[in-house]
Amino acid sequence: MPVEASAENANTLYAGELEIRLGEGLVLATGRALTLSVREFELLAAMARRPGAVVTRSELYSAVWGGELRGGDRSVDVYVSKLRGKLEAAMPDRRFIHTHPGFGYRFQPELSRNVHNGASAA
Amino acid sequence: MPVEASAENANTLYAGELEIRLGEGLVLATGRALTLSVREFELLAAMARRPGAVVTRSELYSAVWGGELRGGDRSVDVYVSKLRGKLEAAMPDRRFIHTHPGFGYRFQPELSRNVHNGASAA
DNA sequence: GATTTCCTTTACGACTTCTTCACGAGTCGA
DNA sequence: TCGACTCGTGAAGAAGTCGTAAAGGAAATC
Repeated sequence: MPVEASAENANTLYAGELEIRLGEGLVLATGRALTLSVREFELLAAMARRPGAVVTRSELYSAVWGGELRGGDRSVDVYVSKLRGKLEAAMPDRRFIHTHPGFGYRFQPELSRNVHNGASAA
Repeated sequence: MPVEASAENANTLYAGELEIRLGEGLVLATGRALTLSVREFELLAAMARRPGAVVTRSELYSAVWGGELRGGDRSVDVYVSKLRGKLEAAMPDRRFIHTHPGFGYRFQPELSRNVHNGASAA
């Protein structure tokens, strides 16, 4: 019987080369640990729970911050930006968070299209 | 049955160049013995039992001190600091204890980032 | 009894994170 | 082209977290 396992430990999400351990607040990218803040981690978890779905800012806000999203609040956008930065630093040739203007964000691991530099003039 | 060898082997943790003999309270760094206090040793053991996992301060506190961590108690942080000092003195180019702000600590042997000159970051 | 080591708590500075604001780029319709 | 709207992101100040030295007392050792 696994002694130290708590109830939450069993919950792990996988998305491409990303491993999200919900109980630990730990994300592994290609096996290497990322350092995410609490907000960043919970936002990633909220999106990764519904891969392929377009999730509204309201849903993300209440999942991570709790309560209702007030008009003009850009917290979700700001943290999506931070999260993208860290994910891209760890895995430059993949994209995870896709914007659907007017609707929300969609989480899905995909290969980046224009990562390679210098494909240049067309 | 030959007690000594098998029993000691089962009670020894290895992490990089670190050897932790649980039954003896002995830690070897690159073969040389470290002098750790009881608290330091048990804290190291508690983290090394779950390599790669983020362990909360609450878990570490109850594993080493016993009972519940009370708000404002910084014992875990203080002993993490002491432990880091001794580990770094023995093995300057390795890091074992990684902080995950808002979540806890993660034990995993890794090369330090800025000890070597011109370290290539893979 | 004196000395040393260890443990706990406190304090403060450094660092990180969170929230909000601001500006610019891109999009869409008239 | 113009105006309204959405989105990306850098920056600033506030708030919170973490690293660590140090003080004082307890326990062990001589």
